Amino acid sequence: MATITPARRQATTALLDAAEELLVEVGHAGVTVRALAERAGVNQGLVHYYFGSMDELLLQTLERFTARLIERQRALYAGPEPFVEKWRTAMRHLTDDLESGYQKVWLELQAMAWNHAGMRDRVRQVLYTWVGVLRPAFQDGLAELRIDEERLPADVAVALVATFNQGIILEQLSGADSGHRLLLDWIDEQIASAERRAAGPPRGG
Amino acid sequence: MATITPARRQATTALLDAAEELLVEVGHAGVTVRALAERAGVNQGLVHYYFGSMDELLLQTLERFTARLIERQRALYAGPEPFVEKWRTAMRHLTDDLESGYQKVWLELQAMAWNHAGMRDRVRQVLYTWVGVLRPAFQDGLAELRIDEERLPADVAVALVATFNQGIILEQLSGADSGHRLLLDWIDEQIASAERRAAGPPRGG
DNA sequence: CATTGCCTTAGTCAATCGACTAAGGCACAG
DNA sequence: CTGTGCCTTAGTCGATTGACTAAGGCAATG
Repeated sequence: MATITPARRQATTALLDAAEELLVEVGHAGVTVRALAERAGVNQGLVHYYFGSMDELLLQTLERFTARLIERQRALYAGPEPFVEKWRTAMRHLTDDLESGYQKVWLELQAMAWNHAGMRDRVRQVLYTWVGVLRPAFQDGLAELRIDEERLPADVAVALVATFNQGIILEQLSGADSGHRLLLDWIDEQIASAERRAAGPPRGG
Repeated sequence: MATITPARRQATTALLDAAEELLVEVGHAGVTVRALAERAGVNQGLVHYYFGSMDELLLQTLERFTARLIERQRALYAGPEPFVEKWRTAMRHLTDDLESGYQKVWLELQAMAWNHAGMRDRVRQVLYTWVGVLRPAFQDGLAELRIDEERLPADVAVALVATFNQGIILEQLSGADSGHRLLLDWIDEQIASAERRAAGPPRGG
């Protein structure tokens, strides 16, 4: 019986989906065996039979979610379109992901990880993978915009973007806004004007 | 009997202290009535007698903590020293606060607030107060550095600083680092060179 | 010294938690 | 049709939770 039965695959998927839904709706403290089972429409014994423990289920929830996160990021920056376009897509995600609950899931998982060594390692690894995707994309992007490595090193740009993005996400979850629209519009204008300069004279003296 | 007995004041303070300690050590899920009472060295019945409920105790923990947070920020930017010095103090806090557990307390309280409407309002208010302190400080700072409002509006600078700071804090709690030192050193150099320019010729053509 | 009334305590309560298990079901091999 | 073994289920277990309360303590008052 090497094959996993369709019923089993469906049940495990339903449980992982339910975990994400509960993270969005009530936070990680509300993810209990019974709530999961009810939401997924399965018996609560399945959680232990399939996953062994709550911990393992949550770890797999983290694995599945972060795999998606990285995949989307990789796909975005692997595209052939100009850098400014990728940037705008990424910034649009900031808004879209709030509505979809994506960010809530991610930060609830992070909050769990603050007090869970195993999850913390995984979260750190995800961030490093994310930065690893960002770095070459920004090296190319800055070159494309003819912004000197000396004026703004790619590593610095990556750190700045990574951190202010996470800050925006954090503020959004508290329903706060220190001026996101203003900031994003300003950056967009900086990139746009750099693009205009880059398209202009091959390089002034 | 208008006065609150010293014993009572001591016990309530001990409970609020214990709440912060537990937030640092085990996260907000570990803040239980019994754990609080044991840590504070008082009877568990006191939590309800003094605070009425866990919720109220945690709200007061949030109140007390954020009052300190804002006060420190206000004191920092109210000082007479040049902007760059205030900036460096603020950035030093980023590292110090990690070790002291300050940041863990603050983010655990925020994480609670994601699923607690009453706390969320308070967290938002704290952020706005924070930004309200930052804005005039940055208006003065940018003027001091002779950075044109047109080149970098103060509101944009504030939003950028507020968000990337929170992003750094978030990464620190996961034990991750997308390049904080690099970023902070780069910004420091930008400010330092702006200061040199500002101290130089009164303004070139 | 006796009384009054708030303060403080130990202990109890129902509810809920993660974990676990006995038992029946069901698809498949022979 | 029968046996075999994994799959799935309902139900139980001790531990822990927030909430609550009866009863004793103790300082202030007259």
